[in-house]
Amino acid sequence: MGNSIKEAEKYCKENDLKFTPVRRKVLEILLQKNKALGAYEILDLLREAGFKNQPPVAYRALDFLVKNGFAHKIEQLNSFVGCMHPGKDHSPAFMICRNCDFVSEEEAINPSFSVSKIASKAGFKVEKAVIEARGLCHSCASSA
Amino acid sequence: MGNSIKEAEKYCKENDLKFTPVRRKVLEILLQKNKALGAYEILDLLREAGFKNQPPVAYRALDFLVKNGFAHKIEQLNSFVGCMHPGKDHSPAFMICRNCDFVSEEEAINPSFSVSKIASKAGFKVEKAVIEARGLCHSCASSA
DNA sequence: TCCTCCATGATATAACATAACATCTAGGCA
DNA sequence: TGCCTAGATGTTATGTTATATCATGGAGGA
Ligand SMILES: [Zn+2]
Ligand SMILES: [Zn+2]
Ligand SMILES: [Zn+2]
Ligand SMILES: [Zn+2]
Repeated sequence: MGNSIKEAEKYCKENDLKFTPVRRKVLEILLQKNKALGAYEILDLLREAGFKNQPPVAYRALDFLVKNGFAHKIEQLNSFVGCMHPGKDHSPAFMICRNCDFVSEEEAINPSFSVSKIASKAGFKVEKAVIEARGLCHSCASSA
Repeated sequence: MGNSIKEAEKYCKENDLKFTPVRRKVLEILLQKNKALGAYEILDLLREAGFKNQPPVAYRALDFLVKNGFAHKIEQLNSFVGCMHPGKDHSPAFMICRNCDFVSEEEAINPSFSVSKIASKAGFKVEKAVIEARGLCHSCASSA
């Protein structure tokens, strides 16, 4: 967790990317909350931390984090999570609990073998795959 | 295509659902355009066809169509497509071309295959899976 | 020094979606 | 027939998510 920040810092240094205060803060927020957050929720937390709070502040930082693999967008929720496997070139699959809103990031083993298999039939060249499952997490399923 | 309308009609009759003019028209629009359309684009087309054009008109019809499996929402695009495999209880996977915006719906063979395999490791009970690939369609990949 | 690149500040607005309440209409049933 | 009910539609307003645009600032190279 504190580790992911370190990883991001290292990666940025090695790749000439600027890990600026606001970008760092947004990543810290995402990792610390450990759940999906909307851009405007993040914005509120930035304000509390003394940063400016116009929408572009959050969206720019999020763009940076997503683009460089430090965070992901959850399309079904229009919200964002910190990456749980930073540094790796990976192909995530998300499990979103409809009861407690917890989001877990799993590795879509074999760069989405499922998806490319379907795609190849259609002659489609996949560049990125969004895989998001909705349902019940282990804990909520047990107590149901 | 005209077939999908017939299928919807039949399904609604059998299940006591009202396939009203506006619902039918929205489905016709989606099937005819054969690409992902935003709710407000649909709204414009409804207006042209003489329907009311406040946002709820489109969203209500889309809710109905999605809920009953006649259409799908493409989360990455905040837009909607007519279903290509109506009537079947199916688990779709979408291929979205970043060049020409064409969206094709494929069958995610073996619903439990890809996603639930990942999910089971995490103790997650999948109820619905969103699978959307971005990349290049056959035609755009060829001419690149 | 001064130039360039990119990040940030700031304002405005676009795009997507729903809440809430009124009205209408078809179908069940006294 | 006349009432009642449920669901569909009409209508107004507003909430939520995201981007365009132009101005300003600051680090680093020529
Ligand atoms: Zn990740
Ligand atoms: Zn849960
Ligand atoms: Zn379908
Ligand atoms: Zn294409």
